[in-house]
Amino acid sequence: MIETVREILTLALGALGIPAPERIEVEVPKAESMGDLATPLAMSLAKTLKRPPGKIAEEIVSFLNSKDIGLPDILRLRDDFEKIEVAGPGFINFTFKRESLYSSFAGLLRQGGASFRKDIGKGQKILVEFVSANPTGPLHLGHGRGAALGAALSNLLAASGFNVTKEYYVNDAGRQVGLLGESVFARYQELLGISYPFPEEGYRGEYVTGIARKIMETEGAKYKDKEFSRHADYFSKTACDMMLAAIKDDLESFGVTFDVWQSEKELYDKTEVEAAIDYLRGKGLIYEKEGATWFAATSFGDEKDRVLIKSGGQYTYFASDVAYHKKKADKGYDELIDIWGADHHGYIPRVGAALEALGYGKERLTVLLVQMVSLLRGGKPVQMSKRAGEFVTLREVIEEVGADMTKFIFLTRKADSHLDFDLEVAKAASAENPVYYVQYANARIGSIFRNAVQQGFLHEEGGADVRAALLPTDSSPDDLSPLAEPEEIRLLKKVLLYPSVLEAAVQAREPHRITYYLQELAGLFHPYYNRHRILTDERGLSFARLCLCRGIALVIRDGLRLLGVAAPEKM
RNA sequence: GCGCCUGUAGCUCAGUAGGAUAGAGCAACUGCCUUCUAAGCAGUGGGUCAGGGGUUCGAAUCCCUUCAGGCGCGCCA
Repeated sequence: MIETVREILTLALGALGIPAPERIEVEVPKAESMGDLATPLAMSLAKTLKRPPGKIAEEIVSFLNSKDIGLPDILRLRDDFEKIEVAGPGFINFTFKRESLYSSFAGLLRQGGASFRKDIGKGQKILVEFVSANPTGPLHLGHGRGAALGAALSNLLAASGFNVTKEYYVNDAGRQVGLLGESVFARYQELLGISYPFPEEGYRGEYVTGIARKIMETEGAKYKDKEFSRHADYFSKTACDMMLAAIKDDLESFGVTFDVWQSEKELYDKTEVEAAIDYLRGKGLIYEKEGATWFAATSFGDEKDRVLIKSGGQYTYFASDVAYHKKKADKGYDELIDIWGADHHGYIPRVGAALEALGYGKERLTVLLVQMVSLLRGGKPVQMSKRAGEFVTLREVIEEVGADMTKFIFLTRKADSHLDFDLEVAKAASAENPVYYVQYANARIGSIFRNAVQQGFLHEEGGADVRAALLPTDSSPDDLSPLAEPEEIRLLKKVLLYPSVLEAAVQAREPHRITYYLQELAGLFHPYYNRHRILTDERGLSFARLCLCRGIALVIRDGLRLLGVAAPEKM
């Protein structure tokens, strides 16, 4: 729909000799009296043309409305519209003919989900890295937010013609993992009745004792009263492996999967970190100062130079991150999307600088920041302190309020705003929650179709997807002409707008737009359902309404799938 | 002190690349299940878009500034 308007405007501007802007803005007007779609084009042109917007709009509109343009392309497109008129300060409002809506909708039914897809990515390779929580403890709610966003965004990108890889960066090297190992070691000794000083900054969560217990079960008292330093590798690696397995398990329960698990340790083992530093050294961007090795990040817009190798000889976290981003870029991805907690935002300039220095350009990096999640219970903040080991895990939340609902709540906010997640509210409101509102629309349609078969409106032809199996694939515009109620026209238009919503969501990298759209669509369907019967005595009407319902369900199921939320047929 | 994010209805949040009369859900109140699923529907009330300046035909949206909250500013990860 939006494309048609853009196209005809572009052609008109061309014919009138008016220079077209790069992007013609088309929007859904606030009130239905203003038509189906509108463009403020004339008003934005007023500046450059130095003419009143009303005049410009008038010129475009009268051109489009003249019968003898003699331009077949315009006439063909013009035929879709009931009217095109100037309104307000210079808006051009477009109203579609019913027939045109019917025929577009029939096309959507015929092509099914394929018609939602626009090839925006054109095969571009995108790597989406998200979650990437340290394997030193279970995932908490903040990680869940990143997981929901990353998964939904990846689905959305993949559905829009991008070649997407989902990756989790595992920080399995360095001090934190050592600390985890020693914490486990300490608990292990305790379990065997030996007192061992718990590391100052160790991990105090109960899961640490759990890991120690498992080691005790498999290895017995083998390490009893031994020196940690001699068994550090074993404890660290084992603990890290077990944590990672638990994290994968949590993510699976959350319905989030990854294509690649990139180990940080491997970057060291394969000397990729050294290689990255050498590469920069070769470009003269590395220098030694006060015993440390520095990267000249200021040359690329960072506010200070950054240490890669400490004076003590250890690599910094940043060093492996440079190598990691080099590796990602080397693989030929056109875009690297990193989803980080907002507390890492200060890190963006230095990673950008690194990519720039590596010859890839910082534009290749897109960092999406996910703001903090404040966990509440009945309006009171739940303390989350890793140090004290008190925090509510993602798993606990999933078990308490459900994965679908948790995801939907995350995806109903834009990433870059703080989020209060109240467990009591999420649970208490569970019967009237937005996610159910959307799912329920689909389930109701499922029920209608089951009834339609039972009552002989349609013949069942088998298959799990009742709707796909029942309706003829050659639905023609004529089948839809009985749809004349205002609610029905509204629904037709809303469904037809879905591809544009996806496009906008992809371009803005904002899956939450889908969430809102689905709520709006369901918000049109429920009242319609309540007011009008789908299965009536009139066969033609019933069939048309079934077609409408099928289109709605197709869109809802597609949208929910992209969000990673289930779309049950029955509720 | 510097930087980033946020501030919209009682609460939680949308507001689509500056556009027409600022929206939704929850909460509150009033009705609706012998008809395809009441996880639903119909109706009512609710706003200094944090404050102040500016840019222009037009600002919740862009710029400046003040205030409030959050997060960063390491040879931590």
